[in-house]
Amino acid sequence: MSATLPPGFRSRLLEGLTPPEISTVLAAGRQRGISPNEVLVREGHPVTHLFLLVTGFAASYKATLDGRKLFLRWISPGDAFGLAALLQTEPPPYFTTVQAAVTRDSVFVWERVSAHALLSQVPRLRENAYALTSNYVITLAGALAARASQTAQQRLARVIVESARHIGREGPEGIELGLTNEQLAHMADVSLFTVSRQLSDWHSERILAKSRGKILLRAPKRLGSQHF
Amino acid sequence: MSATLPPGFRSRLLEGLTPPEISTVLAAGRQRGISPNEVLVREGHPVTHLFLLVTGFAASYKATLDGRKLFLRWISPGDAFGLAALLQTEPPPYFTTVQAAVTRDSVFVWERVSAHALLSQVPRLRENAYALTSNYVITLAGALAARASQTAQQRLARVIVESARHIGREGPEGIELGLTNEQLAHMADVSLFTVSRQLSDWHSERILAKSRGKILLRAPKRLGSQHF
DNA sequence: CGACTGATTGACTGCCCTCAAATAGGGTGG
DNA sequence: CCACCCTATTTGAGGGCAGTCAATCAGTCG
Repeated sequence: MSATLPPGFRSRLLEGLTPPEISTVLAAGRQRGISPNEVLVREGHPVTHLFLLVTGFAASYKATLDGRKLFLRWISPGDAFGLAALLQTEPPPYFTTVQAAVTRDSVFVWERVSAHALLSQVPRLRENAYALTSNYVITLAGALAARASQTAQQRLARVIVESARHIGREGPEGIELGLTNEQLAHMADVSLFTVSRQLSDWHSERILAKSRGKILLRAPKRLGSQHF
Repeated sequence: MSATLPPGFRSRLLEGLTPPEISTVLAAGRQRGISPNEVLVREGHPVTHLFLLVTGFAASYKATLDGRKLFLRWISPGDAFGLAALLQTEPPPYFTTVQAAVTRDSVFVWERVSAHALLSQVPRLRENAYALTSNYVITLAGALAARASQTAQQRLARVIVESARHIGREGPEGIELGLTNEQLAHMADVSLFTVSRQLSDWHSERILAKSRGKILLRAPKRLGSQHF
């Protein structure tokens, strides 16, 4: 009765592993559900687990010096986090907080020691983790550059497009997003009022429609062209 | 006639390696000088080499969407860059540009294949590279958070303090920094005029003294307390 | 039909950028 | 030693983006 993953499940962490290797990896961890809004890892706490999101969505945040929370990225099924658990020596603490979205998610979890023990049995795992981390560096550097040159409006556009990719549901009229203005404000690091005003503008340009806590993206293309 | 490193040389990339291991690693690469202002790696170009700065200083930049260059970090002796060369699969291109400072520097260089071949002979190297990359992620995330909450003044203060740590020379009156306003402006991502005005303020508060292309940091402590 | 939370709108403010113009070092050649 | 030039720096005026504050409106749920 080994743990299994959903059919069609793809993860860059497990990429290139043979079926027996995957079994070994899965056997070393356990799968568990997540309650809505559960905080999976908390910034500053010691790294105790490696996670792999199986279903649902989660968001990664970091606290700013002045106490706000800064959205870093969406975590989708197949994404791993807490990769520092794979480090040999005592790793630095988690540097972000990861919180599940409202949906009912599930994750695969490994204890730090178990995870680390896997590396010698499944060498490819280390390679994948390294590649993922490298990629993350690139993403963050890009975000930094973007932030340095983008206006509030452009950041907001980017956040909406990104979110559509990750948590959007295809609908008859366009892509539906279940996000409040406040959430968007946090994600784009923009004030609540700027979000409202900007969405109004886009609304009147027929790029999107909005209702309480929901956004219907009609013309993602036209939004995408805004962040340059 | 094996290559050697300066006495007292410390590098987080080579940390924990036995002397024979270090010899192996050094034998696989070669040391070379750098002409002032030489560009060592260029953003967007394919990753062909792994570098380890031996002496001197270099700076890492990234291009922003609107064509400016965004300072990311100082590279000091012992720091490695181009770590993506250690990845097994075809790595993504360099994501920053690294340019030497005006001083006459030297670096150790490994071809990508040679570097990668070292990993199986010296396993600790992979661990170190992973740790360094993880650390870089943390630094970048911190920079992102800092950027989201800091004023131009605070960013400038931070840049000066950081630079003092890396490229400052101890003098009788304080720490000397060979940086022009323009360089500071780039590094803090602030306008030239803001730099000038802010430095004037700090000058009159006796925190620092400035002359053409040079800054004398009298009270680093008081500057450091600015970035909160 | 309240009550509460989310969204809107307008007025005002402030940080920091842009632009223009003046000033000051510091080196060079005569 | 001095005149000159080139570059670094300074200073002021003006403006714009986006944030804060206050008050109102709208949607949903009990």
